[in-house]
Amino acid sequence: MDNSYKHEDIEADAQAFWEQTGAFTTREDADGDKYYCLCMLPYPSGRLHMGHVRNYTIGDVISRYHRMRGRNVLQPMGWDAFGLPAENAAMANGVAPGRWTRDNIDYMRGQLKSLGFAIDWSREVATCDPDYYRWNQWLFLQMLDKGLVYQKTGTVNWDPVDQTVLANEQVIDGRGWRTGALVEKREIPMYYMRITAYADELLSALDGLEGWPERVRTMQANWIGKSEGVRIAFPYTLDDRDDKLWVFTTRADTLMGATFVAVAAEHPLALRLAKDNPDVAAFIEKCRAGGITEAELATQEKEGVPTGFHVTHPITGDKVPVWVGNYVLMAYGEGAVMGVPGHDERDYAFAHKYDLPIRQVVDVEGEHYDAAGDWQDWYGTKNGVCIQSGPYDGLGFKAATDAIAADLAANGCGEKRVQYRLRDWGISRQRYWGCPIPIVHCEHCGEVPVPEDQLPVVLPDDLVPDGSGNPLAKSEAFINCDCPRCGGPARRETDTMDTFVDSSWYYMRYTCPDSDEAMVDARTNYWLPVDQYIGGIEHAILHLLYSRFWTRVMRDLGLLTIDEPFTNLLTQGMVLNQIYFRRDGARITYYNPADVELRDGQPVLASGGNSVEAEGLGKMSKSKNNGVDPEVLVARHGADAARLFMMFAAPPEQTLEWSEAGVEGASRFLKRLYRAVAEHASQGPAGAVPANLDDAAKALRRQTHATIAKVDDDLGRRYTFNTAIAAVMELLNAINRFDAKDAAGRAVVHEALNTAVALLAPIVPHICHRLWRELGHEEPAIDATWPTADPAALERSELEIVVQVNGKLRGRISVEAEADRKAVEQAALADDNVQRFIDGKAVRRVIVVPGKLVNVVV
RNA sequence: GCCGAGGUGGCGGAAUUGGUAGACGCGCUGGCUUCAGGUGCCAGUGGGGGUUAACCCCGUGAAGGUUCAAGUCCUUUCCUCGGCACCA
Repeated sequence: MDNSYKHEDIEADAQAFWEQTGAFTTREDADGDKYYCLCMLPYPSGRLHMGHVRNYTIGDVISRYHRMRGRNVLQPMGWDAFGLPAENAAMANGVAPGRWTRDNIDYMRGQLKSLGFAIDWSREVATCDPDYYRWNQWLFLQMLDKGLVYQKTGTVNWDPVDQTVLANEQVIDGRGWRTGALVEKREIPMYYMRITAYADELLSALDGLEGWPERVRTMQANWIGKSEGVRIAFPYTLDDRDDKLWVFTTRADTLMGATFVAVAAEHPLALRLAKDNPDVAAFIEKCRAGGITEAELATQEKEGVPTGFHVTHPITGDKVPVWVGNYVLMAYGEGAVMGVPGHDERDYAFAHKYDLPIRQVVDVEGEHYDAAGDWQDWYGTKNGVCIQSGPYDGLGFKAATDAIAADLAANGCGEKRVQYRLRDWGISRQRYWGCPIPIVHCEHCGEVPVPEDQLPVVLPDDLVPDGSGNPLAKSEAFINCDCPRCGGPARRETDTMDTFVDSSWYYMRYTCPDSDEAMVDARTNYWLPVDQYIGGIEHAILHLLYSRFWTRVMRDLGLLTIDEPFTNLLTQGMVLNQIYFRRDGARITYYNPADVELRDGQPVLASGGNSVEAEGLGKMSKSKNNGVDPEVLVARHGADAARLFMMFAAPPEQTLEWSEAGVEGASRFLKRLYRAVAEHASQGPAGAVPANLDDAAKALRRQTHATIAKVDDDLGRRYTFNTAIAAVMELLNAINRFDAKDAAGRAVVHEALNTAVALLAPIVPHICHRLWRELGHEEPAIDATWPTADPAALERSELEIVVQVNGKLRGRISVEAEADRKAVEQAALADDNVQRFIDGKAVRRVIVVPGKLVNVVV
């Protein structure tokens, strides 16, 4: 065996072996214990980035671990191939998005193979393939038929110069990214998926997702945002018609303190009142400026305008002024709120600004509203009792809400109502590179669904967008068609679907990528649900919620037997790196950290020596030029070193800080491991471990088996790969320290090395493929059996116990493993250093934690 | 603004159920090997004190609290990061 570690040869050799033996191909096996390990599919941007490498390394480690545990493992891969970047690249380079995307896929597939991921490539799926997206269209039509898809208007960002809808990402500081024009809101018709029909189930089922991180479940629960409240009507008469202005509130108990009503700028009443009131019209116009994101709406200064119009308080009969407020969201509740400045922070700020009356109607333990106007801690609490509320005085939150709801119901002005923050999912995108929405517009028949036998509606993949409008709308060949209903000339819908539609079910298609008869088949029910899903925390809400919704829709259509798509979820942290830049006038140039070195603690360019400024740590990105190219990394250090570093530097859920020195450290460890096995193997075969061992051999054997138990727990249960690797490093350190002076010693070392290689095989599969063979095994490491810890090897006759006095560490004692509480206590009190600290003081209490510590309280 | 997460040595991190703070690695210091080193090996490495030994004091963003015992639990607070529905 060659004594030096050459990653190029070892990795090429292992990858060729896996390829030739078809080692990653998976089949359905009715008897097997199936394990579906899924990583979020990449967008084919051109090259892998470190976030991908981290994601897929985690998935590969888990996959290979479960395979060694004897499970039938599926680990597939595909491409989230529709989306905006392909259109941007097309504009920049004049290449059609289809060509660009497919070239990228080919390149990135090669990169994934070079990292040694055990992916079953025979199941590869690309969402831009008509054989894939036809089923998006098919399910869309099924949902349309069931009323789960419907049309209504939605708000979009509008660039008035390019006459184009902009994505939120394309709006920078309120202006279009290409034109610099101030962005406006615009209402257009869109298709929606009725996710709110499943709101309650999506919420309550979160309790059963025990394999999901608590924080993700909490985020989803808050996103769905179930609140129980009351829908209240404020009657009015306008245009000789009696009508009601409905608001939703979770604090009906404060209704008697309502001193105004505010409606959203898009509210029908606001639009009607604007006709008679130029101020209101001007304010609504002003609200049209700016973007549509919630963050933007929620951070802008609260502003409003009085309409001069009044509605009637449903209990007191008082006149209540109607305002239009920019802080009222049309998309939530009724698009109108009652203003209770005495008990709501936002209402208070609004009332204070516009001199509206403030009434306190709930008293919290005698605290009263502070006239100076500072925010009060008890805002929002439901612990007070009503005051100055007529018949409701003295009632608590629940009693007051019930009484008021009952009175409102009696006069037709209200009812209890469960409200969700979750909104229906608008899927229409005014973009080219996406799945066409299968609808035809006919002058006679209106909106006509494309019949199933005419699917897929194929997207032309050779158009080049120019930045203004959707190129599909200019493609006569695409648009013109016959109406499926009347046969007359008609026009195709040019909107495409949100790419979240594509990614809501791709994991199902991996199970049956060749099925041209149906969207999914029996194989889908074999593999699903996904046992382990791994991806970025940034997908914690939208993608995962849409997938949970989509799964339920398919279940209710009889296509699936499961409720939840992902049993266990692991959300990985981002990969960070230093950011360096130089300022040249107004221009900032970013320099890659690989080109920067520290001289006397100052960052300078390695070539030239010009000093640069450090911005600190940030997510690896093109714009900050702080990425590390996985390809360069693999060429220099090998895939195993890259994988080892990524898994060792931080636990998977945390951010990972890139470190070139850390990769070198990982590489050094692999060399030490390689050398240890090579030296051991060079001395010929080792025998079986004998029954009688000296203390040193027994200790090494104990550590070997303790390491098995530790690594198994870390990989299988805790997903703390960093501590698993640390434990194997400690084992290797112990092996190197151990002096194998006889056959028994060599046998114990052989067992230890075998264990180290087997435990590392999921993490660094290439080097372990080679070393496993060198250790004399016939079967390849990928199919090796996962080691099990021998309880007999773990037994100890003596234990070390820590002794504290008043909680401070004062000594260590060694006791028999079977020693009883009394004996441990006596040994602890007998310790010299312990005696010094209890000398002359009365021992008040002695706490004994068996096998761990003794605390003497004096 | 709202929702979620995180702050531990010079650095990445460990401490799994409230029970030895700093495992493992990086970096640094000293030594050995080498013609040489961006090699390998050995030793040391939280801060302060100490007869440089034993050992003692301090120490997990900040301030309080609970407990025999707190990085871990509670309250308040500061900072950093992720998401906010058309980026994927």
